[in-house]
Amino acid sequence: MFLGEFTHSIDDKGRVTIPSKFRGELAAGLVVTRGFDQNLMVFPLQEWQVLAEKIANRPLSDDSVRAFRRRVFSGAVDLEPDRQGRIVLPQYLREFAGIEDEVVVAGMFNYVELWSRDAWQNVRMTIEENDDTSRWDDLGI
Amino acid sequence: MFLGEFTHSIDDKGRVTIPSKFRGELAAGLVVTRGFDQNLMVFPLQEWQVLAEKIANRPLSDDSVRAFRRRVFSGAVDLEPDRQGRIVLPQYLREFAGIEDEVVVAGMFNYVELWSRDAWQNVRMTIEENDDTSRWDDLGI
DNA sequence: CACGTAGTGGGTGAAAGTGGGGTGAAGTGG
DNA sequence: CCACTTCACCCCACTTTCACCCACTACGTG
Repeated sequence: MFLGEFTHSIDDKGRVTIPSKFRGELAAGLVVTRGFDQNLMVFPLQEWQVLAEKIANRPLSDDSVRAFRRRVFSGAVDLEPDRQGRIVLPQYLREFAGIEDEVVVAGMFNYVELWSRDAWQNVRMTIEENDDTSRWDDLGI
Repeated sequence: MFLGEFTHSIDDKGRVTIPSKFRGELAAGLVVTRGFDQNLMVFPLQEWQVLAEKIANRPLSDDSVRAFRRRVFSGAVDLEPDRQGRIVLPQYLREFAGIEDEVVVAGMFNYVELWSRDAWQNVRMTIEENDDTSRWDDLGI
């Protein structure tokens, strides 16, 4: 269960430290890929497997399916944290998310998002300003 | 599981180095053929077998099926990597994909795509700009 | 105040990518 | 059928990058 927000630095080699709270669930292996907006998504290997099979089973004849596959699969890397609990983000993923020297690691329950510090600021502002109460209604709270 | 994107050079002899992460799954043999867009598809021998049978089972009476068969089968070559983990791309396949001196190798989970550097740039731009969010809906996220 | 843990930074050896040269087999033409 | 050319494969050597290991700092806790 991934919860909380952490700001970590990224060094010259592209290494990011995984928050220690998340390490246990990611120790067995993880996959990073392009997310919805300008962010990266991190999945534990098991979660990823399920997701990937679903995508792989879609018909290649469809243009938009091919585009989607390319977005997700070519952008993905499977990694294992080193002894210090760090992973190396490939440069093309850093570029995609606009990550330069500081990364925000945000828990999303069953996966994790990575943001550049600036992009995260914006997202956070919108979150805090617009509290969409109807979303709570859906849950019966 | 083929994931990630790699840019490799192609030498005068038409040799392309397979990314080391992919070698294990391709060591037993592989098939290269024309892809859907301006790219080449690389399948591990096993995957190819399944795919080929499916195509072969389509009715020959259909014009478009015949055209498709010619495109896929006549364009296909089965190769084995050399000891350095390289394969030689026939010239007609290089021409088809517009590959000259740099190749992008992109993992697509159960197969691999080869692109010329320029063509890949374009594809990448489009997929990064237009995120078809409905595709995610299909997956139950 | 001492200790442990989390986060950060640097160095070094192995492996991956690249290029060239030599040898054997296959194809071509006389 | 033989000689020649060409191409493919294999081996060797070089460069560079990356993954691993070690060391340091900061912070929180007992």
